[in-house]
Amino acid sequence: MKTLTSGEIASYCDVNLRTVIRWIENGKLKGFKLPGRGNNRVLVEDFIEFLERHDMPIPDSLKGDATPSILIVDDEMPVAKSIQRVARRAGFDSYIATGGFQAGILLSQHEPRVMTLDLSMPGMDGYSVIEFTREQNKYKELKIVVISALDDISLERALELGADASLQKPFSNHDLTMVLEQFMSM
Amino acid sequence: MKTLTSGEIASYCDVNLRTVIRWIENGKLKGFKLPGRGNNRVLVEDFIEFLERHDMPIPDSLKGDATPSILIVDDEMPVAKSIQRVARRAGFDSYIATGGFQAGILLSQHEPRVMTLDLSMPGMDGYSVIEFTREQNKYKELKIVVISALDDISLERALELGADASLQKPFSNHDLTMVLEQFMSM
DNA sequence: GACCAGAATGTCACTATTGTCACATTTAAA
DNA sequence: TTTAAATGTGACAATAGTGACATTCTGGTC
Repeated sequence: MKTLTSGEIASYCDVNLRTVIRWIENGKLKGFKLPGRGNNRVLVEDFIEFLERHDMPIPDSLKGDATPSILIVDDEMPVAKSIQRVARRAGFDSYIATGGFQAGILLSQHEPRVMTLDLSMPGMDGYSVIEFTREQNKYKELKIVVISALDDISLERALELGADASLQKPFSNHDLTMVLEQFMSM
Repeated sequence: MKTLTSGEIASYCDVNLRTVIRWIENGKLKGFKLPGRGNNRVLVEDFIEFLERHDMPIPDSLKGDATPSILIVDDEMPVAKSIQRVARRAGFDSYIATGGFQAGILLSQHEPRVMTLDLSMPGMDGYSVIEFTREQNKYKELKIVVISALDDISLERALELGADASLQKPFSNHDLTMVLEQFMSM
């Protein structure tokens, strides 16, 4: 639960501290006071909502996680590692899940910006993962990149269910890098 | 009777540890000192009362404790529903996951106190779920109740891996209720 | 364009609160 | 038991809140 002080907001908005305090007092900006003398604190999410409401620019440092990450879902560790290498070379943090349960936990914990998903994992239906994820409002921003050795028709179906991109195995590092960079910069 | 350390409160309020100690010393926040050197402890309920008194936001993780829940992992919906009925009759909230991915997400989102886990789910290795969960510090408080039609040896193995109780199918509602009540009251 | 009222924002000095740092000590984990 | 992580403390630095008042902005009018 990250919060900002009135001073931090003042410098973000390039405005006087006095003014920020007035915004909070007027109810224009939602905040709360510490018990001491009533120093103000504002939840980051409330501040972002405030910025959006007034069409003010949102500083990069506030946008989502400081370091958007990638979740790699693949039961074959060597493959996963190779994807991770490509991701790292492109400058992105990543996590590996070798099973559905792990994937769910890591997704929920890290809220990555992109998830690469192997469709043909034994004992795990990639399609239902896509479906379930797409049903959840919380992950509507998540980009799903399907990776599979299956035929075009299977990949098509994945896209229909809500995947954002597909790569057929074997894929070139270049293609993967392109896709990751595209989604990670959105 | 759950308590919080000054450090935990500091991070909840996004405030310096020093400040929290001052609040306690000033009597603004009710707390007590351990015999050692006087490390501070605050009852969760006192902390919540403090937050409310100052119109400060209450972290989700504290609200959660108010209504501990149960996560039911079973691919057969009828079975899951029947477990849910037993849970509800005992007065507990519960969530159902019919796959590993779903289970991971629900576990992470709701942080239930108890998870019932069907060992013999097609395409999902219950053992690895237990192992993975036990490796994570975050879920060390989670009680895992293994439910399975498998033989005693399999259940034994689950217990060795870190499950807290096991029930052999078919189980009696009474036994399940006993187990749930025991763990939910801890 | 000049003028004006009213509102919003900035400035300043002063005080209270909060943060920082180094170090001793306790707790919790391995 | 040994080790690493948290916590408490005191002194001091940095930051935030307040009130009164100056300054700038805004929109409307002539």
